[in-house]
Amino acid sequence: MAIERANPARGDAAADGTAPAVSLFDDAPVRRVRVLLPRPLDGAYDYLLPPDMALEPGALVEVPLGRQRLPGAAWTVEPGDSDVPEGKLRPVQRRFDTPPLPEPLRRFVDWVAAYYLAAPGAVLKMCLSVPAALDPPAPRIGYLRAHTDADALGLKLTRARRRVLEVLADGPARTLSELTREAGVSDGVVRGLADAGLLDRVEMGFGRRFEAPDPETPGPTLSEAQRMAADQLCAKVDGDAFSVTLIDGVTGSGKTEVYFEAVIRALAAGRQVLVLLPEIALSAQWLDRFARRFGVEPAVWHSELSQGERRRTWRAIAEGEARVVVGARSALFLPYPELGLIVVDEEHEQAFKQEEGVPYHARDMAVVRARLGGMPAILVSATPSLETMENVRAGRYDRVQLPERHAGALLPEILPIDLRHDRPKPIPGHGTSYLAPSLRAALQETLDRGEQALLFLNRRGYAPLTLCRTCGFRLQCPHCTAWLVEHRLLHQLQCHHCGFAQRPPTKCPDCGDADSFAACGPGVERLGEEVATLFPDARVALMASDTVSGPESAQRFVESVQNHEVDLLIGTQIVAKGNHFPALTLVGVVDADLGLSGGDLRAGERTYQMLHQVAGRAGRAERPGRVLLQTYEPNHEVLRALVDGDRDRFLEVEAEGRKSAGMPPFTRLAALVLSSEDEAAVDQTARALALAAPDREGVEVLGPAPAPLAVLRGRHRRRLLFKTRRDLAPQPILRAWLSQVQVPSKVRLTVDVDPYTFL
DNA sequence: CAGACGAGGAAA
DNA sequence: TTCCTCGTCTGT
Repeated sequence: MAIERANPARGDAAADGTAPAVSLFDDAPVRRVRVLLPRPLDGAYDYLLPPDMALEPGALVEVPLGRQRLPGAAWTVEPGDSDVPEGKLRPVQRRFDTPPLPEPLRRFVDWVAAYYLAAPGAVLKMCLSVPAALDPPAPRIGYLRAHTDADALGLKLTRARRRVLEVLADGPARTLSELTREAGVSDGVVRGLADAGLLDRVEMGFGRRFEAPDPETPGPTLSEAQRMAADQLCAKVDGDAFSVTLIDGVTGSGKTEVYFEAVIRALAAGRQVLVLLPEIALSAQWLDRFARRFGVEPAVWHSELSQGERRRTWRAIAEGEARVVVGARSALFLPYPELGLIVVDEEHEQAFKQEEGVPYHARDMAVVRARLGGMPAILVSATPSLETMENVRAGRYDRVQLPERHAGALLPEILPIDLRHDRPKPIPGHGTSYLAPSLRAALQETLDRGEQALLFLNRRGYAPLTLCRTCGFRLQCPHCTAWLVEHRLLHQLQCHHCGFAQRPPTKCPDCGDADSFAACGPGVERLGEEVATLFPDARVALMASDTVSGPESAQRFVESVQNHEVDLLIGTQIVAKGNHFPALTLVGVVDADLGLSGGDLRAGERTYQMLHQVAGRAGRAERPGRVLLQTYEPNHEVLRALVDGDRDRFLEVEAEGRKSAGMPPFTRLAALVLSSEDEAAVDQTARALALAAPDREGVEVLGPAPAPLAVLRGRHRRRLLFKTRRDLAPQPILRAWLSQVQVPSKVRLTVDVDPYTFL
């Protein structure tokens, strides 16, 4: 068959690029199609379009690559000039029946790739994350009672078989899993019955549909401020053009209700809506709220979906059946055919920054996606990022403000505890304490009144550092530049960067002394120990990412606090996210300075946002809350701003600092990280890069320097920081620079445009 | 000298 | 990314 000849990899005559003797299509000109593949290749690849196949841009097809078959998207149907010799081309295998990728999504893929210096195929991979969804789902098989009975077939029925028949005696067909669950039998029993002819197999359609919310659903009564904000957003939706609006309102001011109105408006106009949330905020509480407002559940998209759920959801979105999608950052790359509104809730959250693969910022890319699709974007936060505030100030984004806490709830009172004067005193028979006397007293009062308290410490485990008292040796990760963190409950030492874990040694690996280890500093577990000594009667719960696994257990945790089965909650930042604890009236922040030190550009901003959010846990019902911040630096801008409740002054000071330091959002950054197991090779490549660094007005290159985590997972890391003026596009400069340096294959170079983490 | 293993490169 | 080839190493 002629098509075989098209495969040069098999070593036929066309392989060397000399003209093939015959054209594959004798009397038709060869039709080429460019197909973008979900692989980090340089660009789209050319394929032959079979004469009987028609493709429009974005059509999803299956093509051969090497010996694999891959899905891909037709990127340009009529390529101008391509220098790939005709003999090299292989034909498109088939076209999927899925709708083509919408044009704005295709432009988005190219845009994201260009902005982050990534291969377009690597970005396409995020769109085609569920290849299985391209084929229609297999119809589900259901089981029905057949019109024969056991006697007629001369069969004897076991108890299990009889139970199955009883379950099916009335009502609809059941799937295998429903039937085995209801009858309490194994699947073998059901299959046996069907094979014996007592059950009929029938096709059951495609499972649960995604119901469209009814735009007429009556909403809650909004306050005047909420009404005005909602009207402004609805006007943007009606305008059907690109815009960005920040909803700026304190915790509890009803921001969600306000953007729900815009969601309704977009739905009524026949558009799809995407709501992006930081993964951790995709909680049962948010979904409940949505369900209460709209009467149906939204389509959800996050990393914990099962393969089947992803497949169903991807397809429902592509076919326009799912009207509202709420998802984590990756939901931005789904193929919405009729997208008309994007909401980014908690826009300041760092969780929107993707660090692996193509490192992108979902909030920024949401704005780009909205622009390419000509639709409004809504950013939502109580503590907007400096970037967003700068865009508001410059007039690029609009802002609506919701100053009041809804329904008269009071803002908590925030007070510093100056640890230099109000020192924690060792507890007799226990040892070191991390709670100042005034915080202890406040806890005691709160517990005495039968109310709940939260102790916040953003440090997992028992102690962040373990050292030998005899020789001073510190236990370090063998693969990273990081201390091992003791997790006493798990009887482990863990590296929080690579996941390395070991049993705590009994002797010092350096000096050999036995039982010489001392735990330094507090983690939540250690705090739990102290609290158990101080308040033996209190019911204490520890909430950290290693004591809660997955959304259900988080939900159980939240419920046990809400049902007042817990008096004192100790938690890391996992407690801060969107949970509502009505009886919680005291929040103690054990180390408000944590995170302020270190050279991170956004340390102050992040600490402010996190502490603000933790503070928002207190006194959300009718009881006023109190927040106590333990600190050695009560005069630090961040803490003063929290105590005074003066967010805007904080933002001003922070912006001023960034401006004078020449840092974003007033300049643009890109971080280049080189890593390799071979330290000499990284150093050499890093030097070569530095030597070729662009030398021009408005551009600055810092480094190379060992990255703050100089060794991670056994790889040595060097970092260069690239900085340009705001009005220069960094990408062409970066591309020109990088093209001059040969990076050996054992050295990996990652480019992070607009980096957030400086590790 | 077969099989294992890692580096480097091509895939249309 | 994946998978193939090729060179080098290892053990028989």
